[in-house]
Amino acid sequence: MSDKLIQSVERAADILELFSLTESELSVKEISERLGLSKSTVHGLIKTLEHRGYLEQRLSDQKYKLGLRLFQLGNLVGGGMELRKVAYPIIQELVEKLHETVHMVVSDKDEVVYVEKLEGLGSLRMYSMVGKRAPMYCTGVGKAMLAFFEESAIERILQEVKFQKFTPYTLDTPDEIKQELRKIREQGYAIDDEEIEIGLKCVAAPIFNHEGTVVASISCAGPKHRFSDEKTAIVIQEVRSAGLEVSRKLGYRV
Amino acid sequence: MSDKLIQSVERAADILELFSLTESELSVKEISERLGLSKSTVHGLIKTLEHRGYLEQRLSDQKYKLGLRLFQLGNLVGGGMELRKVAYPIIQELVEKLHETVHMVVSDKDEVVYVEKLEGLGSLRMYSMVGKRAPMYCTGVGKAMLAFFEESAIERILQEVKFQKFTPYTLDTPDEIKQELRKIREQGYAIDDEEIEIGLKCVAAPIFNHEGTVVASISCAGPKHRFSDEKTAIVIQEVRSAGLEVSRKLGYRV
DNA sequence: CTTTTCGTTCGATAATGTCGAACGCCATTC
DNA sequence: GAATGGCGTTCGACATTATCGAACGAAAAG
Repeated sequence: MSDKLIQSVERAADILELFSLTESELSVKEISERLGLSKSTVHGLIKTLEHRGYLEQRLSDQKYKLGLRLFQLGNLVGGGMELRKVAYPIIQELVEKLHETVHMVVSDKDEVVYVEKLEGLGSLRMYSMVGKRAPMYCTGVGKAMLAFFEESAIERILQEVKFQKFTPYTLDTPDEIKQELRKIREQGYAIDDEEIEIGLKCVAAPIFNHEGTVVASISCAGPKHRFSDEKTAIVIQEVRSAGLEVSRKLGYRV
Repeated sequence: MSDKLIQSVERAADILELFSLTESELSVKEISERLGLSKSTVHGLIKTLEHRGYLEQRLSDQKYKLGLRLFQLGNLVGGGMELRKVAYPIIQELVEKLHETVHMVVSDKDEVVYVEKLEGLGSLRMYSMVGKRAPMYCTGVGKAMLAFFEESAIERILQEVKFQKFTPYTLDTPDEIKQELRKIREQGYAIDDEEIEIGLKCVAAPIFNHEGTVVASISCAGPKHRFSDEKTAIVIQEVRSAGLEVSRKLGYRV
């Protein structure tokens, strides 16, 4: 059937997506329990993924982890991104100027995915990591993209997303967020002031392609106590400038 | 059956592995022809992979490319590698000292996979790229690992590998290669002198773990004309030293 | 305007993937 | 040391799925 997906491929994807940074090794039993599948089913799927290099088994305790084939394919994705090639020197400059961590993200459904991260000196440990996802409605980088989506896409995303209050400052109602997005469109940048994480402040700007479509955003983030009003003004200017520079290199014309 | 793999999962993997840096977009028809599968079969597999984020379809011409989910999982693999965390500052030092490109690889069956690459100033464009695979028998990094494998593993790999002469200097018979591996074990480093690519020279050293098992290798590579006898001696010393430093940080004791 | 090509859908059916039972090995407990 | 328990692995029956050829529709090509 045309609307039907292939069950075994979905199950294989389920298995791969069980792994995370905090849970990098899993046994057959654990996978079977988490997915509600019988051990022999899981065993067949795992042996196939292992055979193709997507999983690796440690012989000492027979636990599985993600394999090098994913590393290879993941790097193909990253290495093929024109955006990253174009943006990287601009990101390096920004880090040198501002001495904070710079991120770049792209959107994927109702989330953003970090595609670049360069840490400045004195960086603190942060939630973000290249490859990781984050919500769109309450991160600087996410809001900087969302604000410039088409109205219909914004409506759909705000309907589908499951709002979660990460801190007391997290905006989590569609009306609040829409108001915020209007403001971002007016001023040309977004700010995450302790919405995703207490103590963390982030300034972000959208990146457009040659068609004027927002395809990414760039940000500068750091501990809130380092962001005086004066420094924040400088960061806003530099981040907006960087966003425009990357956009221009992608063919964007104001 | 226990030795049976799951066909649909293998076919999905086949599709993902059709993509490369030079061929980053494919149509349903192309995939169908390359794999010898009917278009409706390919369509079902592709729609499943797309739905899960492993493939993305460009709407303008309906071609497919690898999706962000692979980027995410690939970064999970890379981000979880203790080896990379431990080695990175040492690699940076090496680049600063030698002003050439430094690589690090791990092994995967009868090949090596580049897990780190840091380019020095004045680097030339090279075959290598993080995530990419290379043969073990005729690269510096590959030989630096192979030489320190167990005898049975060396035998097996030299039997299974399909030898290919990349340049007139490529060693491509088991006897020649074994002789070379003996020499590498004696001197503690490997050299690729235009075996994989004309004009390219590379010096590599093994990296051992706490059990004394070779788990990676590190190398310095550059255009052959920059490698005078004097400079080569310096590079050998620095690369061996770096290999040992990474090994020690992994718990290796001579 | 006609023809060709390709992506997509549909449904029959051959083939597969699923899973419960059983086994073997190893660790744990007594 | 023996018994028990847990988990990974194997096997085979069978219910269900994945496969693919035919057909369709849209867009491109001639």
